[in-house]
Amino acid sequence: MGTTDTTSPVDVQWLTEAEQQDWRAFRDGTIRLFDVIAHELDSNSGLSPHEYEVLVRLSEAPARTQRMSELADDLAHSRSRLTHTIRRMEERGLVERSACSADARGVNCAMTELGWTTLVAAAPLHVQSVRDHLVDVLTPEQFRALGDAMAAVREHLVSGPCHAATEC
Amino acid sequence: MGTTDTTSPVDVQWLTEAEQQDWRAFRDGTIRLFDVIAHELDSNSGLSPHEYEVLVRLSEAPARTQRMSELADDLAHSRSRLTHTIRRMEERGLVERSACSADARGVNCAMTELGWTTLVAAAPLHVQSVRDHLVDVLTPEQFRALGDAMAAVREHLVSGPCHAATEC
DNA sequence: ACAGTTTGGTTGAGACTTCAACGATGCCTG
DNA sequence: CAGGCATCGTTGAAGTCTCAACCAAACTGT
Repeated sequence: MGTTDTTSPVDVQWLTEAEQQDWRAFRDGTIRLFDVIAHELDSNSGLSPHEYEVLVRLSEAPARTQRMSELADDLAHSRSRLTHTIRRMEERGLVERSACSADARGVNCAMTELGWTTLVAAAPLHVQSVRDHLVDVLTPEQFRALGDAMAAVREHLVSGPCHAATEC
Repeated sequence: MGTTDTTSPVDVQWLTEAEQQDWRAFRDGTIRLFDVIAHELDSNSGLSPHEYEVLVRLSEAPARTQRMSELADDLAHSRSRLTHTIRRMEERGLVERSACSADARGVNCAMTELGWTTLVAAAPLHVQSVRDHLVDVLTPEQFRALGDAMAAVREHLVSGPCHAATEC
């Protein structure tokens, strides 16, 4: 290689010791938290967090029905992933797919009665789980700050840097 | 079924509207954040976040070597998962396994030179990624609060509620 | 010493995710 | 209305994680 290597000795703004600790605490704590909550949700209801979220979104939608693509965008899932997830949930009778009258390409996904009762049964235990391991561990101010911070991060990701397939 | 259904109408402490917003912001924001960072890390270095973490831990260990079980505990991975991950990394020449002299059951995992250079190459870009999407999006106070909060959550999970396979 | 238990690590099967390729419909412009 | 392009959703293969079963070595108490 030449004399002035322009690609390598990147002039990075490293993290300070304190920042590093905060970042690691955030990463580790979050991962472990999601792990526990996922595990409890699964053993209480047989649902994965993703499936639970699908049911929640559907429960809030008019006629408990939503287009696949909307669902995918809301959940920040790839379409492929959603298709697989919904197929499995359909096999278990939690949701049903049907053609979309407005757009022949589209597919509507509706919650079944079983899906509803499953969600209703799962929700209280899940909420308790979130309380036990997160909300009640923190002071109200801490929890509030957590929500605010991550809302800002989410906002920055969604709108900010030409996310994924958008031209700047 | 009988008259007084004892199993169902659980007396749950539901989340308030505000709590729910904070929880959702935290969940969604975190998931999207990890997604982006993972994607950038992978496209910059071909490493997954898990693999990157393995290399970081090894780089900090004496002789850049650590026992499999320690590694698994540190990373909050199942032993099985770690075995799979390390096997793949070994095939790529990033780490090496060897018998543990002190404990014939044990296996030592050491970072290779390639592992080291891979980590060194990946680190600056990864740090920048974390800055871009998290640290620099927040005020120093917000970031600090985030770290503190999740440190408390982690502490509560690790030490608190007879985690997993420990009797209370 | 020795059965019983615990710990360290691996394995294989099954479930889930990712990624690239695809078919089909809708939109847009000449 | 035809051709080109974007969007909707599905599919299959390959990679990764989970879970239960397993072997081997190390403690434990007798």
